[in-house]
Amino acid sequence: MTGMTIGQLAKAAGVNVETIRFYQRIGLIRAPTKPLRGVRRYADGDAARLRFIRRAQELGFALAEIRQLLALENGQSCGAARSLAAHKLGLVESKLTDLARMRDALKDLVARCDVRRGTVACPIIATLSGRQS
Amino acid sequence: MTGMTIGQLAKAAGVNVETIRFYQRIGLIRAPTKPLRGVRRYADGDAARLRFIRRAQELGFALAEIRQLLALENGQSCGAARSLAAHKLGLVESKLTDLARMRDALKDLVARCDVRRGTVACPIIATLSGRQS
DNA sequence: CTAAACTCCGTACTTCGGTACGGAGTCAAG
DNA sequence: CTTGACTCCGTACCGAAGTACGGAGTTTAG
Repeated sequence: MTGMTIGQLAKAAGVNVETIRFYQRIGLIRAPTKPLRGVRRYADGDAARLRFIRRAQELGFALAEIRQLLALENGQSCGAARSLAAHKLGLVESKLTDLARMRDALKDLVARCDVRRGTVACPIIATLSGRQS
Repeated sequence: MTGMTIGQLAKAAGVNVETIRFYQRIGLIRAPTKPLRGVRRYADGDAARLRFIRRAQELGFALAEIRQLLALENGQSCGAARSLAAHKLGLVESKLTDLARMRDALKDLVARCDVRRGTVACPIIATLSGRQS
């Protein structure tokens, strides 16, 4: 048989079988048409898509936003694609700024720990408590 | 009266009053002791803490992880602090890598849109579908 | 050919992160 | 000293993102 079964796909992508079925139900990924007698088969691209979804979730994107990001993958009309991409780009850049600040605070804390014994405090709140959203 | 009421704090931090009460219930933020006759009062630091929580959430941290990050704020024994910080630092750095890739893909898409009319596809999945977690 | 493992599908349940509500107490302006 | 807004607290409810389950069909190893 060509392609993976759903169980193999789940293993390849590091997710639960039920999760794949859930994503199919909400239309986040397509379900390959099932032969009248047999089971669905999946391609490597499907595993890549699932891995993308997991990583994007870890970056704080909700499934609804990930759905939009995935829409950029399939060719779109330039106008719509450009404005969506530009918007997401703004989000991503502000997350990058925040994460970089957090990284610096954590790095600094680790460095101070390496020098001094006893106790340390990390002014980590200060890195991310600015008034803008 | 010195300090804000819960409603003022909510406004200052850009969150719902109910959210503050929820965070208090789960011990994510402390509730100032209530005078037997009167209402609780909050300081500016509480608003900063709440803003930190919101931003950290947007970066994909769960409340349980944020609780740990906040623990670094209050001086801790160096050993515990160092190992927690080092661990979070690893997480943060891998998120930074992924986000930077995503930023590049989105930037590229926007640029291609500006040149070419018609339709475009963005190989965004490729940026984040590597096999490691 | 059969038994174990896997797929399919629907429905129900769970966890996380809140929101909503309602009654009683408190505070502040007129 | 009342009236309207706000606080307090408990309990109930909500949407998002899964997870569990169970019965019927399918596949595959022995």
